[in-house]
Amino acid sequence: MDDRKIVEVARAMLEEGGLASLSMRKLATELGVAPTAIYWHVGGREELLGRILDDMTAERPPILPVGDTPRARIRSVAHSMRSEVHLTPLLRQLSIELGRTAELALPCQVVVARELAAAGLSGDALEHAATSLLYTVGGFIALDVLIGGHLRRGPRTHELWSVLEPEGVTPEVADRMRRPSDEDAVFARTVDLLLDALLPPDPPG
Amino acid sequence: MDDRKIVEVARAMLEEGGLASLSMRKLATELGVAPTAIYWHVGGREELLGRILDDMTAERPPILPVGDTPRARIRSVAHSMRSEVHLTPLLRQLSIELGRTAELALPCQVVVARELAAAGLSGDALEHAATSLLYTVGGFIALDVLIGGHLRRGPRTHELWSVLEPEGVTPEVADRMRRPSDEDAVFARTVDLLLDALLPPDPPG
DNA sequence: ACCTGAACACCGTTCAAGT
DNA sequence: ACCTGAACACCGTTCAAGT
Repeated sequence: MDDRKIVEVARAMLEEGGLASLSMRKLATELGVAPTAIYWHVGGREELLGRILDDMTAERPPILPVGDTPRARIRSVAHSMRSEVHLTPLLRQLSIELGRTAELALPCQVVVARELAAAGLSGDALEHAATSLLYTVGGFIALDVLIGGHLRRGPRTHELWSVLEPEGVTPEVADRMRRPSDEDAVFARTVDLLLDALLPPDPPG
Repeated sequence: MDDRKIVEVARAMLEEGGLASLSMRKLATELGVAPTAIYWHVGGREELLGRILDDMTAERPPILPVGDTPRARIRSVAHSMRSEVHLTPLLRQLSIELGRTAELALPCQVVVARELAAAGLSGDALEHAATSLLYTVGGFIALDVLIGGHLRRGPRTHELWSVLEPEGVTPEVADRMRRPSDEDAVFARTVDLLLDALLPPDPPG
């Protein structure tokens, strides 16, 4: 019964049933051991979750910006960050639970800052571009967590448009809003809009 | 001991100490009653929280878009929505916990859709503008919840820039990223960027 | 060094029983 | 109709005691 074993089994339980499915007592039963043994090896629940997050952080793939221009590379980083978080719900859940979201975001920030400099930006322009881009991308990801995550999912706004007849809106507009939106497409469009507005035009060649 | 009294006391406890501070048993003690009495009156914890959220929803101020142009009115709605959620942490916490965030967002969506139509947009252009704007504003709010909310707050990214020396970034850029960013300013700039890109230019007059 | 047992201080919820 | 008491099935954590 070494530390690694405990952390691995705990992680397996999390991957299967989410944060709510892991309790110190259930984990102890799963390991065939008294709950208190876990405390001796890895400490309390907080430490345990922290160790799991450490492991997952170490396994993260490096961010590989692809493309010939800074603009294309920033675009690719934005998309890959979103899809990574999308693919590993446990990673985002743990980093939120433990208040370690900044760690998750940092590698992406470094790349974006570097590429913005490569695009010719500096000073206030660079800072403004970086913050607008990163907050927006982070915001889309945060929205995913809140409405699509392991938290309870209620009705979506487009469904509510069907329930109550909103005032001062023409039927055509209401019909549009009743359609579920393609989040990926909205994300892609929004990022492109920001890049257009924030980056200098690509040099020819 | 009527229903309203129970809901009010429960809400007061929430306002003071957040979601974690309210338990059925503590509430019962506060009311000088057995825990089971609450179940007879309002049902379980879920129903209780739902009633509190109902009350808070009914008390929400109406959204008043201010400004002479659709652009100004949309801008004001975006800002007022963010500041409302900022001012009532309990409202956002409950709506997330109960999966009722769509309810919160809908009134704002209605106004934005109406104003975009007033600005001359329709069809795909209107849908694209509405989704980009609403997701971005919603994203900023979601970020506030995740990093500034009642959840645990860890280090921020700009602090991490000081800890580890990032590779491939010039000292000037790193210095910029080490400065804490003014979230309100970033939000304002980003919304303005999107409005510039999405709305037709204001007609003269 | 490593693990158990007992205990403490909590949860939400159900349900028979009382008035 | 309204409330209590007892009980069930859980939590995380501590700590003395065992080997």
